[in-house]
Amino acid sequence: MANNTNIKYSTKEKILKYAIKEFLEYGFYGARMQRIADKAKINKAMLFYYYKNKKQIYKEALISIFKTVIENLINISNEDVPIEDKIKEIIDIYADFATKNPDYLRLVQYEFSRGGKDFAKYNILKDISKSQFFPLNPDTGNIFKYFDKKMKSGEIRNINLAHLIISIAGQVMASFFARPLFETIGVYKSSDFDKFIKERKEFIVKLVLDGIKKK
Amino acid sequence: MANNTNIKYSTKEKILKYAIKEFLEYGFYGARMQRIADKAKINKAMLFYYYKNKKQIYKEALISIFKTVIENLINISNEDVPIEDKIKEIIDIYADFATKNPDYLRLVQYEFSRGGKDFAKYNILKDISKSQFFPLNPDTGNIFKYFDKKMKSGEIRNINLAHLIISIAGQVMASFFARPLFETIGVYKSSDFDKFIKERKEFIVKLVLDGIKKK
DNA sequence: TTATTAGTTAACCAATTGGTTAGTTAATTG
DNA sequence: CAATTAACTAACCAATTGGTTAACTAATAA
Repeated sequence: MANNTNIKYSTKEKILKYAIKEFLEYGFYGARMQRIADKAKINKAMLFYYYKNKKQIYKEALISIFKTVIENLINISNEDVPIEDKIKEIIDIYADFATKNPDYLRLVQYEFSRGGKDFAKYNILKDISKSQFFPLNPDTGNIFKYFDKKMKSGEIRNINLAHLIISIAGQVMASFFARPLFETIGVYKSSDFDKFIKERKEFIVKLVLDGIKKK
Repeated sequence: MANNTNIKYSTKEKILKYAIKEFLEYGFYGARMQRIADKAKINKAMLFYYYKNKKQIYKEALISIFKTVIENLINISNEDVPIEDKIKEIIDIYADFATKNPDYLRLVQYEFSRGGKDFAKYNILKDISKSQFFPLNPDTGNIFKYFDKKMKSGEIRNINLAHLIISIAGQVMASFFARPLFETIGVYKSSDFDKFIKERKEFIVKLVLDGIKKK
């Protein structure tokens, strides 16, 4: 039985789902097994029935989240649209994912704030970073190919594409990562975060476009 | 006596110093009072002699760190230098501080990953964000004044300055915040982080300059 | 039907935790 | 000097923690 019936598989899934919420709220050390069980409305012993220990649950949560994040940020199309549209597409994908999955982003941030110890240890990106779609892959990444063409045709000046991608992502993600700061000092009126993000997207598009186009 | 002799004051200072290291390594919940005492080579009971409890030590650590961070990132001069130099100055200040204080940045990142609960609660920026030097202060911030002048003189196009500052800071800080990612996927050759930062600084200067200058 | 296996549970436990206490030593003060 | 206060310590403790165990139930298979 074990792995295939609905009920039983869903218990294992539930554990991961609520464990993620717990790790997010309290971090690895602050997370409590009992609370995960309570949230999932199951007996605590089930955690140890399906997983070896706390560390392993965290590991699987990390892997699951990073895969989701990467898979979502990777979907840059291969279409040969005007640069304006391409830049917009990239920024939209990043901002939309961050908007819809604030929790996932926060766990990434948490893991990075720990120096990414487990992130490195578990070889989470081993396969995916070699994928031909991985945006930072200089040989095959779709973004690389696209901008390479635009540089050769002279539409944009010669730039380091890894830096361009980091710059775009950095500008977008900063809006989410430093949100507590912005709210505290009142960069935008409270509850106007969405409007703030919309403005930011437009600002970044224009800054980057003007920054890379040939004069 | 208490507060004024060297030896005794330095015990209290030692606690904060090593508590910061501990919080950084393990987060709030993972931090152990015994380990802080061991690191500081003092008796554990001294922690409770000088501070009410663990939470208060974290609070004071946070306040101390945020003050240092802000005070360092605030020092943008009032000088009327060419835009090239001004952009460079801002980027240098951010990158240099991040390079020299990786630990501080990581605790900021950690606190933000928790949603900045304590950051908001302790009113850490209450005073400082109203300072006339605070870069995001639109009325008096030095950066605002400088760029405002450049916009009026027509050297740069009309832009939202808060967004500009966030964009610059975001691009610089991304290099440090996402370091575990960059190292895992090999964006730069290992042990070449400094070179990578130097490249990034140059890239950002050029992108931003071309992005805001009038054609 | 019966045996086997998977799923689930309550009760339990050793180890660790943040925090306290009662007392000692060292410094300051009058 | 004696008296007071501050700095410091070892031993302790209640509460909590991650993890185990032995027993129970429900499903599947022969």
